[in-house]
Amino acid sequence: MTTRSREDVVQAAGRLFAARGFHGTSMRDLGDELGLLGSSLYSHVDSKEQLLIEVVQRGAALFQALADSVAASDSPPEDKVAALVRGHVNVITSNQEQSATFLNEARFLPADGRTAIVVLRDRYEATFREVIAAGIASGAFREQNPALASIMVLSVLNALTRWYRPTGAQNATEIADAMVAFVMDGLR
Amino acid sequence: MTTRSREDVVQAAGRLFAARGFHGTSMRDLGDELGLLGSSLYSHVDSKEQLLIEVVQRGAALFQALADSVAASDSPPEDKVAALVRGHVNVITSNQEQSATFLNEARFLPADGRTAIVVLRDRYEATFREVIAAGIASGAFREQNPALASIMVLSVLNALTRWYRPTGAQNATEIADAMVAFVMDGLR
DNA sequence: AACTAGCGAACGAACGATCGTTCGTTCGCT
DNA sequence: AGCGAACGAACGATCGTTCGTTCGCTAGTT
Repeated sequence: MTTRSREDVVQAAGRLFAARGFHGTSMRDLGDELGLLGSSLYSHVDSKEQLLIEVVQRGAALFQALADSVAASDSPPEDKVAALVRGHVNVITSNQEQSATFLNEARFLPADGRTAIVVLRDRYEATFREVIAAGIASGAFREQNPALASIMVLSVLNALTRWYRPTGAQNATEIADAMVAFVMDGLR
Repeated sequence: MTTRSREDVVQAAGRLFAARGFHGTSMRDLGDELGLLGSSLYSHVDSKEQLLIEVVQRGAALFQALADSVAASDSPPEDKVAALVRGHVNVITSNQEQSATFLNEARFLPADGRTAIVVLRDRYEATFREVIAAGIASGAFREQNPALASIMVLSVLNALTRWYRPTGAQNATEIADAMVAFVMDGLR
């Protein structure tokens, strides 16, 4: 039994918070997951809330990096939407627990940490909204409410955290292809 | 201060479980919500888990009633999909807390109650899948995987529990219209 | 009209269990 | 010898729940 790093603790927290929820996971549960006592975790972290903050922030950063990279490109809007969809599917399927915790448990953050995360989430959604609005302006997409459209697109993508299993019938690429087709046609 | 009925307790439970999560809500929280002590709730219910079971089952029943009514009609598949979408939006916007608890907290049910709910959920999803498959067979929708398509449609619909606010910019009918358009075009 | 018996609702103290966390001690490596 | 990691007992708080008691209304009797 080798010794545990802070990184191990954060990853296990992501796993358990995603599977059982923040309030459904005790520090002793988390210790069990690592073969430690709950109290031993405090050699690595300051508090349970800090663990949630760290997992959620890492999740947010993954999506933010995607949005920044796509926004910086000079592709036409419909290609940007496709890139956002494929990138989003990739982030979730490659970091399922972190993504799930970010999307489902962020509401349990303490008030100060939560507002910072809400800003990031809003900024990410704004990227979708602006790219879709550009697509409407260019005529690639039909006339519609960009706010509503971006929410619907993100709904399809975020639900992946709820049903994706690496061993499932479709692999990540097939899922991404289907979602690109569905979303692009949905926006027309 | 009038006396409280069992119904009041179940409704308050739906409200708090949706807002704070099952594990984030204590019986004393629930008592506060009703102006009672936590212990007083046991005049009306047997346990906290029973409350979750009841709220979740009510939510499931709402969706099941919709699926049964649509499946029994003899409209063409594309009309059935539109009816399912409109009905689903109506169920959620008219019963937001119950729907949210059903969709987000069912995983915390005790093992026996959970399997019963999973059956209902699978049956509901099967309705979507079959209607979509019929639409593909009739040529109304393009060739595609009906299982994946139904998950994507339900993703758009279920996310409503996360962002719908009765005081929001769009009312329920406008949201339903936008979702019907998005989904029908997404399926082609 | 006054009184009272009955009963569900609510109280409030208390239960054992578990929560997040602290802290002095011990382990195991370098 | 030094030091981070882990232990394990213990803390006060809170958890779900129990239980004997009290409240407040209603129905029935006088």
